[in-house]
Amino acid sequence: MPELPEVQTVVTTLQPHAVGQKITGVHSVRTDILSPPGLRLLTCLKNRTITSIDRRAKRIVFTLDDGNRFYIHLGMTGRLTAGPPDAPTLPHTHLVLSLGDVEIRFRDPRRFGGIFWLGHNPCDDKIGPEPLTISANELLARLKKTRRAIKTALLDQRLIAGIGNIYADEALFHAGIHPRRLTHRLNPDEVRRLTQSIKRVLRQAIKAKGSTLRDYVAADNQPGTYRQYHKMYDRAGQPCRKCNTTIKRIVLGGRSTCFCPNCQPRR
DNA sequence: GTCCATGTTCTTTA
DNA sequence: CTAAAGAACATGGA
Repeated sequence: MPELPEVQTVVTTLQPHAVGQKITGVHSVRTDILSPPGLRLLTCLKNRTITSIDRRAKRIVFTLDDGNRFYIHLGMTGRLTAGPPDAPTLPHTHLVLSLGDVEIRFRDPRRFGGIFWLGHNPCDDKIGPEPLTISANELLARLKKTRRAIKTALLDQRLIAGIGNIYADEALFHAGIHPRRLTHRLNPDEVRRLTQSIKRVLRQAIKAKGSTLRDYVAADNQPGTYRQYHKMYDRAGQPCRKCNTTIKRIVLGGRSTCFCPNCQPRR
């Protein structure tokens, strides 16, 4: 469920409930979603105060008053919500943090997500730059280092971090670039256009509080409304909103990819 | 029963 | 050796 706009929305809706609050209880931890395995979460978190909550790529990073940090990744179906302690505990709830009058709960049926302890280590190892602040020149330099379909490259978190299957398709459509175009063959002008499209699409999605397909909700349990504005994602067989051409679906890097053959020509 | 799903990582192949 | 394609992970909905 979570790409950059969804994760950003979770962070901003969680902050007012959690920042400055002391963790008074740690409950119902399912240990197979902890990294490193065997992490003693109770020892690490009990009686610590949450100093800040930030987003890095698709990661929700918690900083504690002792300087330690950890992050939660929502995987495909993860939800991180804040609510009253007397709310019923739903299935697949793996972690509950008590913060006095609210509880933060992490649910994730498929368990592709998890809780990752950082300690004092940086969160940045091996993941690429933020798409909202990357320069066209940096993206161009990074794309030149590889030869593969641009869609696949946008999903590679080491190349650029935070974009997923929805916003890759939306950004490529906005930039008028065919998803199968090879990275090293894109000219500087096209990469400039793509950089702008990525930022525009992500900013608009953040404004709409993300895209809810099935699972995603913000920390306040509200769904995002950006789905109604999707121009390509999950619209195979439907008419392009710009030119009425039937939207095509292909598989790239094992992921469904929708594009407009007219607006996004092969060359 | 089948296929598909907002993600990442490990394995296999070229 | 590297890069890219493919499989695997676990659950639920259509």
